[in-house]
Amino acid sequence: MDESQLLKGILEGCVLCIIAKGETYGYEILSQLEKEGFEDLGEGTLYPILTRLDKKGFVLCRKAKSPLGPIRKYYSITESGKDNLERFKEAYIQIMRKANKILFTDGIQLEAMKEVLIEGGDGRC
Amino acid sequence: MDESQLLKGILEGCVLCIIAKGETYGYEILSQLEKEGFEDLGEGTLYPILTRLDKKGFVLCRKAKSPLGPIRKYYSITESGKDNLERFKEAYIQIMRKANKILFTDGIQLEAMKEVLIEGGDGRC
DNA sequence: ATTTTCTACTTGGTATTGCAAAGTAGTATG
DNA sequence: CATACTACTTTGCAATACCAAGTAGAAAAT
Repeated sequence: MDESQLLKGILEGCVLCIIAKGETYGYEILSQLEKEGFEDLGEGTLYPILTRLDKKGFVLCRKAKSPLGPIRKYYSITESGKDNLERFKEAYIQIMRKANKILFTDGIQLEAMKEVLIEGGDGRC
Repeated sequence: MDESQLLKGILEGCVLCIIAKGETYGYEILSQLEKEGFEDLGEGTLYPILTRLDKKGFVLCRKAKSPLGPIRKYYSITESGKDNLERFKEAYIQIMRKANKILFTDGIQLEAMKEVLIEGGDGRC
């Protein structure tokens, strides 16, 4: 029932995926996640994820001064991180496949699901 | 990284959805989940979910003797449970939409994702 | 000059939930 | 009587999202 539970694990994969697209830092990741629809995301949710990714060796972290504000920590993905991202995506697809089989049995619901993917990159029709 | 995290919340929705299809009991739900691909699911995972669904008023529970083995607890969905199931499905779709936007940006990956849904009910092509 | 505002990261505590492990019990089969 | 299968319970643990509060630098406003 708690929607936040549905995010478990997904968020970490999304953050890793964003870092995979190019070196970036926490605050920028946060604003990007918000732009993509994860609007109620707090800093206390994101920063622990970055720490975890670093501890696991999936990202590299370097500190650099910001043109405005305090020091930034820039993150970039490692080879290990790339491997893990692929494995995450596969696990994500597998679980979705199983869940969809149970949740969306009739054609109408399946159509709605397909739209979710076909819209893809942007929200327009 | 932990795959089990991806299950969080999804499982409860799936269990509620199975009960929505007709009155059933724990052990049968478990075997059905296993048949659908959730193979490593233990009893210690399922039964607490059933207790939670009952506490929240999403299911009704009645005890009845089994033709073989000890007493069964049969579960059926309530109106409140049906409402919640719909809300769950919507939340699930919304989160998937957001995550897919970030994870599957290129066309090849999107194609792979679509197959997951188009296969739908069974695994054959 | 002081306050406010925006950027940027940290820390501590809580609740939810999946999961492993062990236990309790009833019935049937050998 | 022992074993196996069915069926539910309980306890404890680990991972993680999230809230709240704190630390800090730099620029803009008063």
